[in-house]
Amino acid sequence: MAERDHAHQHATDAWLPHATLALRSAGTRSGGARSAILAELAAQTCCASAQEIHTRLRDTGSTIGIASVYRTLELLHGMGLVTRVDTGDGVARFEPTHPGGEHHHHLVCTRCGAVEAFHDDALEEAIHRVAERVEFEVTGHDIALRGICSACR
Amino acid sequence: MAERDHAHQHATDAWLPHATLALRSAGTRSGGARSAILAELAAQTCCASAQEIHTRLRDTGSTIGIASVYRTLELLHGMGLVTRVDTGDGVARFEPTHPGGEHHHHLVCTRCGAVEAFHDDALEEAIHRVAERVEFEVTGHDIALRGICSACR
DNA sequence: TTGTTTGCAAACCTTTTGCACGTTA
DNA sequence: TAACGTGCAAAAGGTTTGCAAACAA
Repeated sequence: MAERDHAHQHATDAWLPHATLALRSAGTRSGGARSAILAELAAQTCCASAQEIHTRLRDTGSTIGIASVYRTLELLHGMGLVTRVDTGDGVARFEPTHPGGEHHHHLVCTRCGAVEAFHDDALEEAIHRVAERVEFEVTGHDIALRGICSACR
Repeated sequence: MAERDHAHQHATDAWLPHATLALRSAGTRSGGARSAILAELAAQTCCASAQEIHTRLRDTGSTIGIASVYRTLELLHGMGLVTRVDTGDGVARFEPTHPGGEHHHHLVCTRCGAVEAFHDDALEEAIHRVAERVEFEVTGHDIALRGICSACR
């Protein structure tokens, strides 16, 4: 599911400038830590935890603090620029929210914790119908399928 | 009482004896704390956190420890007797897994944190189709719709 | 009796916050 | 220069674990 259609690839590439512009419009300043975190997020294919992002940045020689990672993720989440994903292990993971509205959901391996992405139009349609009939004003949704990944079987 | 309501009520009522039997079959012993937690879970209409269950039990005069709540939930979760629900606030919530396979999903208010349940057959069908086409051996799924509840609007 | 369960307290881990310093516009 | 951003360290939750006493079978 890594290589999808061209449109998806394009949207992936578009996230970094999109997020950068949104932050600038919101009147925030661009420091070194935040830029590095944004770049790291843009490079992800799926979700990552704050600790994972921090470790990856440290491994490349950065002296970035973990607090900056959390603060940046909180800022981005508040602006809807990243999506929070709960895989059931008590750790929050985040991934870029693509501007076109296209998104994916997750397959979580209950044995090894691996996370894989999938997309399904029929599922989105079903969700859309539910959203229309409930009392809530629905703004988003999260779906996780749990099971055993092919490597663990 | 309508037939449909009766059937649903029956499944709800069936959880406590079902879980009790499953635990006995697994060779566990039944202490006072665990029984109380089971009863509390059986009485829930939707999901509750360990802390909420603990507080409720303490409020009725019990001297139960929070560790027993966590240990019981872990045990039940490992046996598939409770389902873990992540509402996005970093707190794990649990609810009884009904033996018949019937289950619901959640509407989470992003403003006040309220959680409401819903069920949708078309959605289940869409999930089922996805489960058949992916590489994972899917054993379960979680769906959360986020939005603003009627009280917050 | 014998191994399980329990309550307490301490430990753990993720996440948040206070603060002084550095940096951006 | 005036805010804002950042790193560090401490604090704040939620959750897990060590342990000795209580308990079920």
